[in-house]
Amino acid sequence: MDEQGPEGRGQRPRGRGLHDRVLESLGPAITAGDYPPGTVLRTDELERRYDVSRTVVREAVRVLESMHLVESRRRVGVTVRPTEEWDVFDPQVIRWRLAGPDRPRQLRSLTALRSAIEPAAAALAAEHATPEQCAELTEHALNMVATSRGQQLPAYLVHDVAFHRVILRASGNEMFARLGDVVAEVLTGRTQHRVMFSDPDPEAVTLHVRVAEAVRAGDAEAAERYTREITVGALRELDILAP
Amino acid sequence: MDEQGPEGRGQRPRGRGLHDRVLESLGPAITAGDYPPGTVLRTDELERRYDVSRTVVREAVRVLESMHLVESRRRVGVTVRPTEEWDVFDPQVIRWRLAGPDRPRQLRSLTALRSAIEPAAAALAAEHATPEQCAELTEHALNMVATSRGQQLPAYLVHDVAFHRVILRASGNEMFARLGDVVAEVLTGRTQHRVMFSDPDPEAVTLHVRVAEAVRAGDAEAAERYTREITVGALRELDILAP
DNA sequence: GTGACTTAAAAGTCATACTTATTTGGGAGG
DNA sequence: CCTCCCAAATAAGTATGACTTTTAAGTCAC
Repeated sequence: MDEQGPEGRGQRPRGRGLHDRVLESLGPAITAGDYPPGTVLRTDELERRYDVSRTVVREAVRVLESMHLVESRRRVGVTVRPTEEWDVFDPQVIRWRLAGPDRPRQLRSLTALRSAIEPAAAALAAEHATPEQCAELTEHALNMVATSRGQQLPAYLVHDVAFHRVILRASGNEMFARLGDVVAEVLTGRTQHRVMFSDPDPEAVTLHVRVAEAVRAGDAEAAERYTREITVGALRELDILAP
Repeated sequence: MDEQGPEGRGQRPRGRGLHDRVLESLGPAITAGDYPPGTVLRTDELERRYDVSRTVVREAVRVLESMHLVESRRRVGVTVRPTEEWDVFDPQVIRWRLAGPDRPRQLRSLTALRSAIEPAAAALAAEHATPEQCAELTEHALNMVATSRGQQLPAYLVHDVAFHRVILRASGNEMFARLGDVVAEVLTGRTQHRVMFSDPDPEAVTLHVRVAEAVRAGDAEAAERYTREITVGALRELDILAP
């Protein structure tokens, strides 16, 4: 096919590294189900397929193995593991699955997770938030109000995401804080399914203001309750909850 | 012994692989804070330190990088990343941190997480649990009752862990299900701090039975409420909640 | 001081040779 | 015919040296 001298590989599109290229191709393929659990991949086959050296393939496989997506055994090959064993909390796995055919299912799981976490995070935030965080919170809430009418969904979304990030961070729990990216993904993913010119639910907007107030007042119970109302709304949208 | 030809490395203790050995040494060291964020490690130094080849070091580093524990940059080296960027949901990272000096803090984070998740999981379980899962649940609950008195804490713990695993699995949410290991770790970790001959709180035992009943009856609201009472107790033990 | 050029350090990649574990199949013995 | 053990084949694991690429940092002219 492509000539380019007696030695050397095909031209490299150089991303951050060849192993990343392989990973960003294999990972999505596996999580998408292109290679069903039980499928065995041989490293030399992968070498040829991606036109890279042993080193590169091995490093990519090693990472996939650390995510429990595959298992590498001697004399057997690299086997795709059953879905239940995957590290579904790994941000990269989440990204891959959200980009694949599993997206709807994944969004449901994440929304359920979010609904469980955020009220608790809000309660903790009411007790631990710094004055700066309280200020950020009210600012984002007000901006949400301001952008909630008149086809300003993109701007609204920015503040919505920022609001929830602050709540999670202000909880003081490192694990809650790390879910900021997940929540952001869920929130943006939600708008992509709706029509862009439908303004957000006014009640939800009000609830955000209430949460900001409760956190500033140090009222954990109220912060938790209002946040729960927000997330219950999110669950309803996906029909996880009965209407 | 080192007779084995003029070349070759020192004797290998052969675990599942050299890269694993390196990983299981570097990972805990980093998460324990032996190499504070900003520290740079050079691969050739690591080669010498562990007496392994570049291949092996590179694979280990690649995995650490996928956990966001380190960042590898050309002309710089392998830099330890700030704590906030670590993948704190990675089971391996959790394991390492639980084994290190951070253990108490980690147990608090995990208990808070658990308290947020389990009530929601129980509510979902009440709606989705299969008859078999309901049976398992009541069986474990009854066994907990049976072993709750007379220094049978190890046996009690087995059923306690199993009970919570079933709840999480029965929720039908894959992400909740994956937290089974974490909950198991928290539960066992808790008993290691107590005296072994103190029997578990009778009220907690009763609550488990109630949860099992509620799930079988399909009463999501009750399952959630009783589970919350259990986890609130766990939070209190760690003084996360005011008494 | 500023900007362009050079240098060197360290990770990244490749090819190859070699080692080790493990499956599989076949043959000896029951 | 079945079992057990051994040998061969196979694919991953490891080591090593040569080379490439990126980039921080130093240097020199302006």
